[in-house]
Amino acid sequence: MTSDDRRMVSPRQIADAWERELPGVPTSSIRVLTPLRRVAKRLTDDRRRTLDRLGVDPATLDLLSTLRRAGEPWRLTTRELAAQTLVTAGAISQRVARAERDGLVARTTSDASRRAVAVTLTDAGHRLVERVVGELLTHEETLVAGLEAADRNALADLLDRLDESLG
Amino acid sequence: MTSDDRRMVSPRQIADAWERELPGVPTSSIRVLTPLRRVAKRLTDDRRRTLDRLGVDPATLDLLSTLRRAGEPWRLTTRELAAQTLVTAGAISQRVARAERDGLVARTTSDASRRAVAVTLTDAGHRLVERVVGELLTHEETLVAGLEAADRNALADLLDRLDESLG
DNA sequence: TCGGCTATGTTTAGACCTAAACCTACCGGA
DNA sequence: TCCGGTAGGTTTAGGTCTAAACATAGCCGA
Repeated sequence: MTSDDRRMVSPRQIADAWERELPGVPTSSIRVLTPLRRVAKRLTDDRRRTLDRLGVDPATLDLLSTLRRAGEPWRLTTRELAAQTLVTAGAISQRVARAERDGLVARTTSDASRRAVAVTLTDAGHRLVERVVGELLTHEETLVAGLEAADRNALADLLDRLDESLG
Repeated sequence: MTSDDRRMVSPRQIADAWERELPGVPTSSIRVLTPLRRVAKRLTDDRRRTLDRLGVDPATLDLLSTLRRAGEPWRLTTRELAAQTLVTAGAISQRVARAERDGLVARTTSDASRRAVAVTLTDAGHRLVERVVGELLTHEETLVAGLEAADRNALADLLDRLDESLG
């Protein structure tokens, strides 16, 4: 144990520790996956706190953003919403229910079929998303500013490729 | 709307959509942060399901792993645990309570001071973590296998640097 | 020795998510 | 026309997390 209990353990130290403690376990994934999870956790926490200051929660903003980005008439079915957000249909249903309760979206039956449910932004939903998105994106610019543009591009490419290989 | 509602929208498409819908909002962070969050979500979901098959949950395994990796005598204070896992003290407290209830760890007062709480692996905890870690790491090797070794190294370096710039 | 400050943990309230069960609408063949 | 199968959504049970309020223990200056 070092004297500073608070020092973050590096991915390399984690891999080395496993090789010392359980020789033979494959550790090569650790050096990628550990910093990936760690960065994602920091970003998720930061996003939650930033949005809390702005008066929304991340789940609701994701919903409103997806609708807003879709353009006129700002209407998508729950299935389309689920496809874009990588959460289960049940989670979408709950998100829509919360946002509807708060007057940010409205549920209407889709034109296409009677069982499909379409979700539309209300005026309040429009106002909220338009007030928040610019601030959020402006803030997030600062989060990646620690990397040079070339590094950001390289990182984005590698992540895209990993994403594709996973999905 | 395209005919295939299920197609995943690319980060580039998301950035383009914002520029079309709300011209002027800064979008350069999207190309990095969106695939990062997406990959992290896929990996988290995969880990949860894999561990579910192996009979543990991710939170408990993180706790047991941290203790096991620490080496003899497999004992850390809750503060040391919190420092390594990027989770709040309250979450650590709940994790330890659950693992203690399941007989995987034991709480003892630390030697150093009476208010510090030390957590130790029980025999059952040892058996569980040793049974699971090898399988989990072996499985996770396959998740990053879609990238060449050089790309994995480059990705790990970039993530390390981003992590450092965030923390 | 007293009072306050800091460090450590625990508890509680509230939010969110997944998995799985469930409910309807629709479709297509016999 | 029936009936099974499939697709689209919702509900429920259970689990985890954060933030914030609490509780204690130890420390330190006046």
